[in-house]
Amino acid sequence: MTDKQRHSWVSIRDSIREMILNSTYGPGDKLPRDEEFAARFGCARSTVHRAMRDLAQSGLVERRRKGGTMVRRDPVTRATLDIPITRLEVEQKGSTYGYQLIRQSVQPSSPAIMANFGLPEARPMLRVEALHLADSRPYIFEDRWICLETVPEITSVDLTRESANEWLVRNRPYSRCDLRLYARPGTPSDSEILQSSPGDALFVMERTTWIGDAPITSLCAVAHPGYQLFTRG
Amino acid sequence: MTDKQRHSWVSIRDSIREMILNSTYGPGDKLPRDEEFAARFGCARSTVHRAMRDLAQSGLVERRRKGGTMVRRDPVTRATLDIPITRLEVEQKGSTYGYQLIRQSVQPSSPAIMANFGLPEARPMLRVEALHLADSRPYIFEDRWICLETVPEITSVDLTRESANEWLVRNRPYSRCDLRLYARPGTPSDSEILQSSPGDALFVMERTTWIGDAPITSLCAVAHPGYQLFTRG
DNA sequence: TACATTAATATGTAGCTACATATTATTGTC
DNA sequence: GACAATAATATGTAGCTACATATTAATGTA
Repeated sequence: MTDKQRHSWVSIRDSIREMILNSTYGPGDKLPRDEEFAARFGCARSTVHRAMRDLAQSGLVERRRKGGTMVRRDPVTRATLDIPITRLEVEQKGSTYGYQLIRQSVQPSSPAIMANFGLPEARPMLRVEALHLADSRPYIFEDRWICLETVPEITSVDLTRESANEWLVRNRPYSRCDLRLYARPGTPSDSEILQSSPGDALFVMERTTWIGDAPITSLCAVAHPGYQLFTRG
Repeated sequence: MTDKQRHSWVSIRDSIREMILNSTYGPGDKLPRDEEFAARFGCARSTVHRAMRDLAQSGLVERRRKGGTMVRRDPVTRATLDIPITRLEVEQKGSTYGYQLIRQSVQPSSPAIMANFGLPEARPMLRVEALHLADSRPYIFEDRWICLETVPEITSVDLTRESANEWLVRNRPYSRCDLRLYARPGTPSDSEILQSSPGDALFVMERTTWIGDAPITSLCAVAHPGYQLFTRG
């Protein structure tokens, strides 16, 4: 019963997960309190707590103060995506990275961008359209809006040499990032920029970031046909 | 200096992040040890540890035993995707969910599926092709392979009533999940099943799961035109 | 009964100690 | 100098206590 061996929170977590898996506790059931589990396993409450926190983060259980811990009724598949700087992504594949600034201008934020940020009124932004290349072939085209109130320094960056992607990622950590992924057919404009065929299916990543409540950047990145996004192993 | 107020690990984390942000510590720099930070902030090492663990998980710093903590040289945008059971996704949008089994048969795993699982030789699998509907319109088509050695019970499940997606998610937690996302043009076969136009761009999610080293399922889910995948707020 | 106040309770967090573990640095030996 | 054994060191984990916080349950009062 009261074995003295140290129990790792990982093994406790796996034990509890196993119980949920083999229906000792089913979806919607309330689990025993942490203390109860601790007594049962012969470990400290903090160890059970850590195990539970992990199970909660992975989406298997749901915890609420006083309410206790419940097995989630609707489990989710939770995956972590790593989106690196485009240059590094290209170089990691063994290709030579290239970058090309297409257009850059100060504009009031468009309605779509305001919606992304949840802004009630337009703000002055720097709009940057640029193309990332892999081995001199179009890789990702990005249409980016940068909030000038939050990132005034961007106006003094030479965006013909360094991509806004890289400068921002290195200089402006964000506290919140929204991501939207979808597919859309290539337009004639895409075909021109990405050198794709008009009928191609393009992978689109829209990304919006904030620091606190202040908007940083919102961008629409369109990848070349054949692009794939992976989760990290 | 030595203020007695309690410091939350969140505020410690934000302070350290702030320092990295304002270039007190730049990319590639080594940060002070946890104890040093603890003394500086006037808090316990465990609090700094928790803050650091969070920064490491978010991809801003990298930690190694004895090696200490370093600011990552190549920051990544890290996002968490929640992929719910398709039925719940549909219902959450206020639509009526429908499900239709198209085909089901026992087959040896195809080379593509073996590659997904990293299997050296073929194994017997149950291949299930099914269509998820929202308001009687095609929503997601899935072509799924289920490993019969790992999940023998699946043969006794009536897949005309319950989707394999739902049964597996409720009965077979996984320990590892690989995800691959991309866009591809709709084929004539897609057009028929998803009632899409031949030129449409389709969003594809490939998902492969294991329990331990044992393969569970590998599937290719093709969404209707216009489908979008979000990160959770 | 309706509603505000209070108590009870389970999880969340901060701080401490002790030890485990991985990795680097040092030292010893040939 | 090459290489193995050893020491030093920073992070990782387990266990404990005490208190914070959110939420439900119970109680009191108009």
